[in-house]
Amino acid sequence: MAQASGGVPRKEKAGGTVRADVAAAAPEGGIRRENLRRILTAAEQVFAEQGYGGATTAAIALRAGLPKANVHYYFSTKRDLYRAVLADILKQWLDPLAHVTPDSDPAQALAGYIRAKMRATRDRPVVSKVFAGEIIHGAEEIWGFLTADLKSLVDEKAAVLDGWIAEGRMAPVDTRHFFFFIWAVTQHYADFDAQVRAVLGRKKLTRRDFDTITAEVVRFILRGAGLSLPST
Amino acid sequence: MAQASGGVPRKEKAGGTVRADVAAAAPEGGIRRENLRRILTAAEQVFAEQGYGGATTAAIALRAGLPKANVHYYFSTKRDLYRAVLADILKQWLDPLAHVTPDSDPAQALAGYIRAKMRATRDRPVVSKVFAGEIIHGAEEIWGFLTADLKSLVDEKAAVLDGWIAEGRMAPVDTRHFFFFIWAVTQHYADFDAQVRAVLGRKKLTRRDFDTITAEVVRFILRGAGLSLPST
DNA sequence: GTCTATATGGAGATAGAC
DNA sequence: GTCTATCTCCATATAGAC
Repeated sequence: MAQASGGVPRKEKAGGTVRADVAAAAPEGGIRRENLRRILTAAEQVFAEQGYGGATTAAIALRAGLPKANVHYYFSTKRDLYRAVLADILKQWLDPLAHVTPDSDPAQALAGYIRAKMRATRDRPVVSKVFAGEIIHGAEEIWGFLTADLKSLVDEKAAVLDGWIAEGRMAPVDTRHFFFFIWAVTQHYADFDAQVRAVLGRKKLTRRDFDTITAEVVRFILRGAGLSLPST
Repeated sequence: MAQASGGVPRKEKAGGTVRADVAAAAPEGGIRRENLRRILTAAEQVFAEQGYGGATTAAIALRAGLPKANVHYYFSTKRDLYRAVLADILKQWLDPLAHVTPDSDPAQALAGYIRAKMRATRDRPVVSKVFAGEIIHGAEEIWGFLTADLKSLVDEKAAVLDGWIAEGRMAPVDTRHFFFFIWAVTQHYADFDAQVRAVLGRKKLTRRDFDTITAEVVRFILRGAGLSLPST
């Protein structure tokens, strides 16, 4: 672990558990709540840019506009803060899948899901990067979330797609892997944006770029599932 | 930067350049070459697991079975070692695209490329993870490679696909993004294997799993390009 | 609740005997 | 070329005045 040094945490407990919602507990408008939000937002960015090991509490404090000791007042260890950031992220991770229900039109529902994912990619790329880093490095901290919450949601939604397939409403694909494909492609534009920009020779991807890309992604994935949208 | 401490490198030059091939320079069978290989292999694994910031030279030395000072003998700084690992990786990164040439059959050529990528994913997942980490965190170290080597290769191969499209041999897709899709999906199974295993409820993906997944990936991507393989 | 000043100990890096 | 012993610095975390 980079975790360079530090007086105390000789051995960090590898939790597997992530507590929810630190910030929401504080009273609205209070200074505590405000500071928690500032710290969490700053931490999210720094963890995304530097990775857990590369991030320093000093950098987080600086970006939050608070003295370093203040960060430790709210989160006693760097790992605690990291867990809080992850908890924050997981809350929003499952939401977009709500679109997918048995009675919806396959192409419309999946397109809606993909668009929601691409919107998240565009608006909050750092979230995706922190999540990606955590998984790449073994997902110890969110293992419980992956094996319980995420797995059961995927099982449920895969069953919906299996129903569509049985009814001949989409091509026969392995539905769980199909979700992997969707995640892989959509999150690629957040996590690997540097590569995308380098290959396209673009300094920055604009909103318009994202609209174009989203349309291309939707078309590609739907075609992969034997679907297409009515051309409007 | 995690880079915790360390007596010397107060400020790390952000290179953008990656020197090639440290190990190959040494004479075959020599102890130098042997040690370089051990260190590079160990470093690759540790960087993949812990990230650059989280990796320590002590951990790398331990895994290489050498004293820490010996690592510094071959690579004066941790960043130097990291660059060498990246250089090692980049060498193999472009190879699989060789399959894609104007006169080949689109479905066969692309399937070959995808299979090669999936094989790399299966056999050397750590390579993919180090590469992913580098890009997620801004790709400073390999920016030159991305904007020069990778970009021109993609431009070249995209032109091949554009030719196929013009001849009506595959569906009209944005060919550069099509490569992004391929990379996203194939590398997903290396980089996000923890998530894949968690959702599938599998402790480990076997060779057989990989064969199945590869077939599914090939089918999906080809269908997305309006192609299919002759069922054998 | 806030923040300056400080402790603590580990991380990268080196000297120098072998 | 190798490796033990050691140096230096800085990142985490805390004490304690405000």
